Amino acid sequence: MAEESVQVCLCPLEGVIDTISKKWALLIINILGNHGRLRFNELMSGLEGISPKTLTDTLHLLQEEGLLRREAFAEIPPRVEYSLTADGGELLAAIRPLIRWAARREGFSETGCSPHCRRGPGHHGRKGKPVKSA
Amino acid sequence: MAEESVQVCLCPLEGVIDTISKKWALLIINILGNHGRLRFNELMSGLEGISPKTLTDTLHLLQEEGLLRREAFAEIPPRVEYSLTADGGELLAAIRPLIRWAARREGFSETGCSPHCRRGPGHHGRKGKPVKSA
DNA sequence: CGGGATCCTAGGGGATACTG
DNA sequence: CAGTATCCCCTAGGATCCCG
Repeated sequence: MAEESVQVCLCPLEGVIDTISKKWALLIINILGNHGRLRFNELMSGLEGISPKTLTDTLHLLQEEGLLRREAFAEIPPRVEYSLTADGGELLAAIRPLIRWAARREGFSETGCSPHCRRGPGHHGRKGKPVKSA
Repeated sequence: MAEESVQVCLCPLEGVIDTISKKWALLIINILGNHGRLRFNELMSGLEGISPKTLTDTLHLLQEEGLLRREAFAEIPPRVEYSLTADGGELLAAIRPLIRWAARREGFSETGCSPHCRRGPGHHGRKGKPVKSA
């Protein structure tokens, strides 16, 4: 097999796996890619279901990875904006094929649910992890 | 923002995230894609570091997802071979951009380490999670 | 050889309360 | 507003043993 291309080793993936494995990471990358710059609470509502701790945590991680940029303004009230770096944008582009593949598999129209479905109440609860409202 | 393409929602990703999040899933998909068909212990050595339970577990998951096929031969000694399904192959193709992106980021040559580096001693231990041999 | 059953652990992630 | 700190729970995943 593998006649369709060279054999690709997963070594490079090692570094990415723990990033994309971070349940919310891709969500953040994506929402940020779609909206440009967002503030903490905008992300909170956009992701709806994430806890502040987890958001902060993931945000820090992505920041360290150089995927997103954090800009704080010393104002009252405080304002902090997050946006993708070039790297983050490339990551977003890189996972698009994956999204399309997933979309085809699950019968999503993919472009038809942009505005409303970025919030996922039962996000990861598909297997047997009720969100709480269940 | 998002001028390069339509806004992509992550709904479809919900289903994929828990697959790609499975630390070893992509490794298995890839190794299987490169080697065609592999037996349990071949996977064990190829992944080197995975526990039989986890391998079995992940194998089952991927099987249920229809990404790989399991063929058991009633012989002595028993032989079981795993190979990608068409879907699995598509997934592999879908994550290639991701791999290339990761490879570029980390300075891998990506095609230069195929034969030897599919085993990762310190696979996920990059951040501070020594494998045990450390 | 393949892999199921069991046990155990680290830590990811949610909730809540509190602070700068 | 934008976090941080704390607590707790739960699941993924490693180790081990054993069976077909």
